[in-house]
Order: sequence, then structure tokens, then C-alpha cells
Amino acid sequence: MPGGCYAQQMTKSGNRSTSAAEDYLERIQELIDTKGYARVVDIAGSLGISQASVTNMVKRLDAEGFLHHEKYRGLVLTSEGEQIARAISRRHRILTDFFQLMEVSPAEVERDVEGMEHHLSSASLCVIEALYKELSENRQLLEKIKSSAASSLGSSLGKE
Amino acid sequence: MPGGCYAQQMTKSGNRSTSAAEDYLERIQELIDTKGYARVVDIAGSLGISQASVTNMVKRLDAEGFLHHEKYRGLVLTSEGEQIARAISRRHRILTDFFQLMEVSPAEVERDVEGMEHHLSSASLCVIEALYKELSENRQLLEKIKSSAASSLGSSLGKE
DNA sequence: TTCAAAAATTAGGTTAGGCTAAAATTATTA
DNA sequence: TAATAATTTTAGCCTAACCTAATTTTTGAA
Repeated sequence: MPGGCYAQQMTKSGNRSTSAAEDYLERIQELIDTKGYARVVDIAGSLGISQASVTNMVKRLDAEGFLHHEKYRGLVLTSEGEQIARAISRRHRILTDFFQLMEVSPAEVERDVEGMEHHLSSASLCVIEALYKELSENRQLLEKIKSSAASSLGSSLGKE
Repeated sequence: MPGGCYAQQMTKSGNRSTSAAEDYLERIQELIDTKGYARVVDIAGSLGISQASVTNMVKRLDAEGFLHHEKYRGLVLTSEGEQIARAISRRHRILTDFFQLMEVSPAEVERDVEGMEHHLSSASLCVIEALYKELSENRQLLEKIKSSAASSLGSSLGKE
């Protein structure tokens, strides 16, 4: 079966990417995909943090080999950085698809996925992916699960 | 339906509990449940951090109203602290049950759940719970999902 | 082509959550 | 009960990741 559930998040060289670093790489890749380039000001806007913070992190990501940065000029991801960005973004998509299918509210999906995407093993991700596949092909089952979830959610105060 | 999917993680007073604080509260409750008391040295051992760090966090949790601490003596959770501990511990159980059912390896389940349990909305948790219920009653479906997950995992390098 | 606005960087500061080493307190045992 | 061991706390330090304010560089419009 093609499109397997790969999801490595470590680098060959042993460099550890933190959750924050992974978020930056993911956004940078997104910006490059959509606009062709990623400026500090756009990264900052997209992540909701200051430009100064972005500059600092970019410096660090350069030092760690995830991207190349030329001062006042621009940046490009290395293959290592791009690999991480793609992996995170794939996790993001799988998790988002899954929770959206289950009709969790958009705001909650976003928050939950953002919180989870850096922490799931490949195995668990594959489980989510398999469930998504099954439930999107089996609407009757999907309805059963959704109503079961909704009824137990109903008997509580909710959280957000 | 009893035993609804409540999972609030905020306090009435508006005190925000961070992930770290929630981990402490969860462990403290566990220790109290099993040994009757929670000492600094045991909390430290259980979380794998230094006793000094525990003392500091305990001071903070006291100041924020999650527990009462008497120096050199001991500590007890307030109802607010206990409420958070129970909520987190319930999330922990639901997630662990789910991934165990899916035959994710024990080490991965532990890491994944630890990473997720502080970030999931009630709605998403209810979905997981509903899936657990359905899959544990429908072995045929369970096998289908597991083999689908395993096959897509197989076509990758894995991660851990 | 110059100069103001925009973008990027630097400098210096904060907070959370860790750490070690040393001091203080409590518990245990000879 | 006195000394040693265990536990807890304090003091001081570190890192990641953010911040604001000030400065430098680049860009774009008159």
C-alpha cells in the first residue's frame, strides 16, 4: 500500500528538534509553498510572535542545520529542515482530518492538533490514519461513534 | 448515560495549571492513592526529577491553591488540586486504554499519552472514548483497523 | 536619488522549569 | 540520647522561548 505512515521526527545527525522549532519549520515550509518565500515578518505574523523572536529562532535553526539564512536577505530550508517540516505537516493533516471527520469544532481541532502533533509516535499516528480511512468509508459506523461521543460529552460541563 | 466525558482542566479561580503542574498533581494523587501520602523524595523519583525541583514546584502549587504544604512535614491536595489530578488521570486512562487496545507498544503508549494528555479538548477525548467502546465490542472491526495501521506503519522506517 | 517606511537585527529582560551543592531539619539506630 | 542517615529546603545557576525598545539595513515612492 503506497503512502505509508512514515513520520520520523529526528534528524540523522542526532540534532533534536523541539516542538517550537518544528512549528517554525512547518510554517516556513507553508509560506514557501504558498508565497514562494518566507520572510521574518510573515513567519512572525503567522505564528503570532514577535519578529525579534523569529530572528533568534532562525539563527538557531541555521546553526543546527535546518535552514540556511543570509542576514537581511532570506532563508531556505535544508533537506533536513524540509524533511521535518513535511513530516510535521503530514501529522497535522492526518490529525486534522480525523478530528474534523468526528465533528470536533474547528477551534478545538486546531488547538488539539497543535498540542498533539509533536508528541505522537508513528504507530499511534498510523492508528489514527487507519481509523480515518475506515470511518470515512463507513458512514453508519461514523454516525454511531459521533453520537456516542456527543452523548458522553453532553453529560459534562465541557471545557472550552 | 453515566460516567460522562467530563475533562475540565481549568480552575474556577482562573488559575491556569501548566502541563508540568498537572503532571505533579497527577503523580501526587497517585502516590496518595497507593501509599497514603506523597513525600518530596517519592514525587521526585516518580517523575524522574530532582528533589529540589519538587520542593520548588510544591511551593508554587501551594501558592496557587492546588495543595497545602507544611514545611518539612507533608502535603495534601486541595479540592481544586484533586479535581485537576483526577481529570488528568482520567484522560491518561482513556488514552492509554485506547492505544493499548490498538496494540501500540507499551513504551510508545506511555510517551504518546504523556505528550497528549494535557492538550486534548473534552470533545476530542470523548471521541477517543467512543472509539474505544466501539472497538472493544467489535473485535472484527478492531482487527481490520489494526491490520490497516500495521500495514501502513510497515511501509516506513518507524520512528522510535 | 533621496528619504521615510518597512523589515530585520541586536541588546537586554522575563518566566517556567529544570539542575547541583550546601544547609537545615527530621528520623533512625547503636 | 547522641550520632549518623535520610529528607527537605535554600541558594544560585542554566536553558528555551518568549518579550520590548532601539538600531541597522533594505525597499519603495516622491
